[in-house]
Amino acid sequence: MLTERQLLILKVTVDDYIQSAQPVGSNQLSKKSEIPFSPATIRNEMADLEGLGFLEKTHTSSGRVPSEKGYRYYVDHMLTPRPLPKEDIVQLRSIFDDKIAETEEVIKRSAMILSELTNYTAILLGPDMRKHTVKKLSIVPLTMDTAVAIIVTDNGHVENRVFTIPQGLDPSDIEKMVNILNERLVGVSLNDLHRRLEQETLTIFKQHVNRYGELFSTFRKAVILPQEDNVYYGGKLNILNQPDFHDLHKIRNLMDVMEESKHIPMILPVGSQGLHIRIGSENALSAMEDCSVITVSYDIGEEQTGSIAIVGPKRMDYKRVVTLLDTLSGDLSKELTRMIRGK
Amino acid sequence: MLTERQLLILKVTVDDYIQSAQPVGSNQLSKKSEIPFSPATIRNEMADLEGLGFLEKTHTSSGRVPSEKGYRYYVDHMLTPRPLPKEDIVQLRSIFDDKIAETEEVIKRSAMILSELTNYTAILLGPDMRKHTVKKLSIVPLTMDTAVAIIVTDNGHVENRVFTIPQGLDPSDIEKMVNILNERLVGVSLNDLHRRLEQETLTIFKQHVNRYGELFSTFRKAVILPQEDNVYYGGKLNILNQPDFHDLHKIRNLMDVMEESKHIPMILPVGSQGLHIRIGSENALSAMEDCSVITVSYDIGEEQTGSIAIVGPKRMDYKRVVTLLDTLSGDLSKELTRMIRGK
DNA sequence: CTTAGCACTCACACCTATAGAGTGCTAACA
DNA sequence: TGTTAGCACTCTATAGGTGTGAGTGCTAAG
Repeated sequence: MLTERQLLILKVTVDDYIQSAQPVGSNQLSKKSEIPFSPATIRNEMADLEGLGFLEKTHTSSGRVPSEKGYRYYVDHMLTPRPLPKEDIVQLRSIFDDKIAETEEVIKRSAMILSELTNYTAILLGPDMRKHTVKKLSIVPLTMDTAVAIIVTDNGHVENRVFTIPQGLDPSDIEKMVNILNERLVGVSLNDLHRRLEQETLTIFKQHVNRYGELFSTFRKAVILPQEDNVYYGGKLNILNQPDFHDLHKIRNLMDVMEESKHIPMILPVGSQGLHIRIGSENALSAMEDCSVITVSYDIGEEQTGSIAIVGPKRMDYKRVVTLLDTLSGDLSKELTRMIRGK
Repeated sequence: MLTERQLLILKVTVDDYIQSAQPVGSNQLSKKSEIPFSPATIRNEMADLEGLGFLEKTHTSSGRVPSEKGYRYYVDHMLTPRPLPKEDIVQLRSIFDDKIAETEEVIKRSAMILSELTNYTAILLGPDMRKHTVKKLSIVPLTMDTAVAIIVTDNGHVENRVFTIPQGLDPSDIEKMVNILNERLVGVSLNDLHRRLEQETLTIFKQHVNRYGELFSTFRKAVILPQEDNVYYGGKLNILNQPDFHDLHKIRNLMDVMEESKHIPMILPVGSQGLHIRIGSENALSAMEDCSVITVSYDIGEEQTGSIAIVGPKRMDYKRVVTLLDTLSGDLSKELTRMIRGK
């Protein structure tokens, strides 16, 4: 178990390193007002902390740098959350200033503001589209052989897809089709849409619509949702500001990984609730082994959830980011819930 | 005027430097089969070319590097376009492989493929949305006080915006409004939509719709198009692969500039026809002074145009990129025109 | 006009020396 | 016994010095 003094020295070392990005020496620490010990004492303690694996040296005679274990201990035991400074609160609240009526828009803004406030990269995941239900379906003919299928969901999101219609189809058939679709499919979640489409409407089409086969099959293709990526980024380039990242190759890998949608589930664990911190090699992706990721979830109504991630160097300002995410998560949950409830 | 031999040496120097990114020395050149002169002769010629401003040295005893004037001369007089290699043509054509029915989708793919083929960054600008005409307007109520306004354009693009509806409005009023809007505004270009909305529908609303004022004004706000950015990128991170760029700060500036939509008109001159090459300081933006940009326009039907830009180092493979852009511009024009004509 | 030869220049890589920051250890002190 | 001053030591970072090699310009011979 760590002594009171070791705790203090560990904390101050981590704080100092987070702030300066420079290895922390015993002299430097002894000058701080909260540390009333001589450099020699500090050296002894730091040597112990190093022995315990909380600190490391970059070379034999350098100052100390927190190890991953050190950061882990720090975030587990030393994050006494302060209230957010006023100016931060003002900025966060500005997300909801203009009365934006779209979830998507609010999330986009959150990503931007969050990245500005932290100087790290923000990744926001919107609520799972597939849980939304169909509010209205329509088909608008464009040319002789193309039309656009439109699906409006209960949250105001509009999906649309152009598809080809079979040659020489009677326009009234399309109208019939739209009517049937709306009768049967309004209220169905996007997730079930595909299945229900076949179960509930195919037989009725057979009775009412000429040449239903071709029309039905091209329309069906159109409503296969292309796993619409509701991922929003803020401050993608902020990595380039961090002194911790200098290796162009690593930066490129990291940026690649973050943009690649298939990696998103590894960064933002969709199911998990609450706030999580992953430090360095705790991340699943090797490209992120020099990063820390803080994630938090938010709720919209009772059913839907989204999540937020901040990606920064291991030397991240954990305290600040945790407080910001806590606050934003709460705000987003409240405001977005209010929005879907219709005030 | 340059002699035959100077031309040859300039061309080979530029070609070599484009390929190797290393200053080109006289010995190196003399080894090439197309250069039958001794290093000494080449040195004399290179000294002359330097005097004329086509080549420069990085330091007194280094090999030569093309100056901007050198590149300019090269692209103006030495670009003898070869036909594209087969594998490139195959890749380019693959853009149109799956029968995609949406302009937007085709442009997105073009950006991706183009950046893969060149290893540079591709920026594609779609046709000006504002020229498109309204095919159908609709309003779908979501909650008690919100609804989503949907505008389908003739090219199958769907604009949508959530807006608030005044408390306690009769649903039939909304229906009336939609009918009036469609009667009056179908066929109007998005550009004129706002003006025509007031001119043609306001008076009719007054006669038919209760509390037209509030409804009208919130709806009007919703259809102010947020200058929807139809800019698509491919290979944003390719800059990081270029050995020419090592200064993190410059890279950051460059990437910033390219993403910022307000700078897009400076990179992609919207009006201009045909192919243009801007080398280094010929670019309007100082962040791009180390880049070359090649732009080309394409046409969709008789009215609409879009443009393509490739951003790379000054040491860009001009020949290849020009040929690629020429081909793609033609292909895009043809295919997209075919698409809007409806086969 | 071309080119071989040669002196010269400069970047780069490789040492060496030095300063400075930091350490661990020991012995004295409270 | 815990704390600290003192000191030798280690290692980085920086600056200066040297050698090598690629490249040059110039000159004179072919």
